[in-house]
Amino acid sequence: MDRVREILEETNPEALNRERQKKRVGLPELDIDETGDVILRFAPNPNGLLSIGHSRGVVINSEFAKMYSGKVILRFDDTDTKVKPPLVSAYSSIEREFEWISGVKPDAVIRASSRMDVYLEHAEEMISLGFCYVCKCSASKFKSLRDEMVACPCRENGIEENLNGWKMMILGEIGEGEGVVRVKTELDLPNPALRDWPALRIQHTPHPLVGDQYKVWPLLDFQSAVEDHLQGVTHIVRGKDLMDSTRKQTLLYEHMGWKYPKTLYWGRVKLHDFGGFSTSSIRESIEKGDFSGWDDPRLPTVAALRRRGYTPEAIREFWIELGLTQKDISISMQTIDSKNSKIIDPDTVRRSFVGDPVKLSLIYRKDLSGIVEGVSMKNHPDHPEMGYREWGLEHRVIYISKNDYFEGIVRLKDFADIEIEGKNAIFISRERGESAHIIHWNSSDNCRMAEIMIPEDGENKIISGLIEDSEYRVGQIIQLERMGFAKIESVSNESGNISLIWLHG
RNA sequence: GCUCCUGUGGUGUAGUUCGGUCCAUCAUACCGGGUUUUCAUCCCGGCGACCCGGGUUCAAAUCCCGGCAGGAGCACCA
Repeated sequence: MDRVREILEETNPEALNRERQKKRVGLPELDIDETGDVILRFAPNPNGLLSIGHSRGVVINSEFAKMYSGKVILRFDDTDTKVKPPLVSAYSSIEREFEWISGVKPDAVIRASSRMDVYLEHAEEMISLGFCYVCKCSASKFKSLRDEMVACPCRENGIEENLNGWKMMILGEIGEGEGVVRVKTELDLPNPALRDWPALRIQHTPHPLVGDQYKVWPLLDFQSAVEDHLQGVTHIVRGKDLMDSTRKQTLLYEHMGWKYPKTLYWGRVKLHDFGGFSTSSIRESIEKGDFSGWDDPRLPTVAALRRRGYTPEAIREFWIELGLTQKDISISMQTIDSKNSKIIDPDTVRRSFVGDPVKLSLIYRKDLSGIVEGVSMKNHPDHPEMGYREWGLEHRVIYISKNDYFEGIVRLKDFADIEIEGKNAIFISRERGESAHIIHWNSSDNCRMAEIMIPEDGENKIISGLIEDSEYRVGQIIQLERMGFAKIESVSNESGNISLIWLHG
């Protein structure tokens, strides 16, 4: 080691002063040009609400915008009316979800379907300039020609002829699948996917927002390319499955003399806790009735996380920590849960929920005088300033969970040691004995019916029981002692009964 | 098959640009201990990794070559 030090002193003295490696925190630096502008976009397809995977895009893009005081655009890429038809309710839902996750409003919201005239004009211009041509070959015929690096017959048509074909497409005189606009590229490109790639195709299926006024719709690679340029997007952050998209678009930008944004990629993400899923498959399952809706707690959607009580901060921290690697990763919800616990624990009150209750009579031995009228306990063990809750014990009836029931001595938390014999709980002492196991409980004086929904093994299990009385409000997150965190979903006006939904341990 | 991307502990991640106190960072998980009248939170300790093989060099996680493994794209989807 000293020998190394000597060598370093001679040859590379700076290395000695180098800081010991540290974990970089936060997102990496962006490559910024002279203007210093940072304009990003998050571009989901509104064929469904956002999944957990999408939330990565929201977080990364909005955080970069925050870091550089830049802008982030929310763009709905809704130009497929057929394979992935837009879900009308998704537009506003996604906008709200974006705000909820990022904590900021998008600087602009754009719907591709409302920008059709712009795309169509650009397409016509590009045909006029000879960069694009109308191809009437079938998809399979084109594919085989492409694989052989052979130009299709349509490629040789003159601009006038292309313009004619284009007009026919626009007018709806050409059927679906019978014509497409292609961008000219070198035909000997090593990557066959890029050769004369398709930019616009015919769709006669009406769009739920703009109806059937357009017969020709741009494909993602074209629509996104034009829109990114028009909006002055400086950085694109996308999944690496879209690498070929970058390459196609770059080819188009070269034709137009535009400058392509800097592009960053992330790899595929799999959640350990959920099987494979896609927006389309989730939508299908919901429509089939397999799930109650986008916020069904079994679903890996943003709506479900929000419903269950996850904080957007936890989601943001999580994705920021993962950063932007191109590795395909498999992650566990435990990591998010852990972050969420740390965030919510300090100001979450403790409450007692007894599931599958067993009713016990509290018996005092005749020779013991110390009858207890009530107990008092903290709302939060570490924060007495959060107040106390007071329980009465006049009726001398208590409940414990069936899981905790056994004949013998146990400690009722914050109250007393008791001995259970049959249906009786015989008071021993308020002092805590040596080995008495602590369990939670409720007093019949102040508890009410409650049920909690827990997603488990693909179904939403309902556990009925009793929760201590308190001022509960819908949306409140509480910690059920010895169970975990849960959110209040509803409080019945008549009975006061509570419905909870499970968050995490 | 073609094109491309990626390989650091169980899971993620820092470090790789420009080789050097790197016997490798941090988080999470796990194990052990402490605090606590919750199985929560908190605190302490531990565990555990540079895909493989060559090469260059005084020195390689880092540079070069060759393997291998995993993933993605090859849609008139996004």
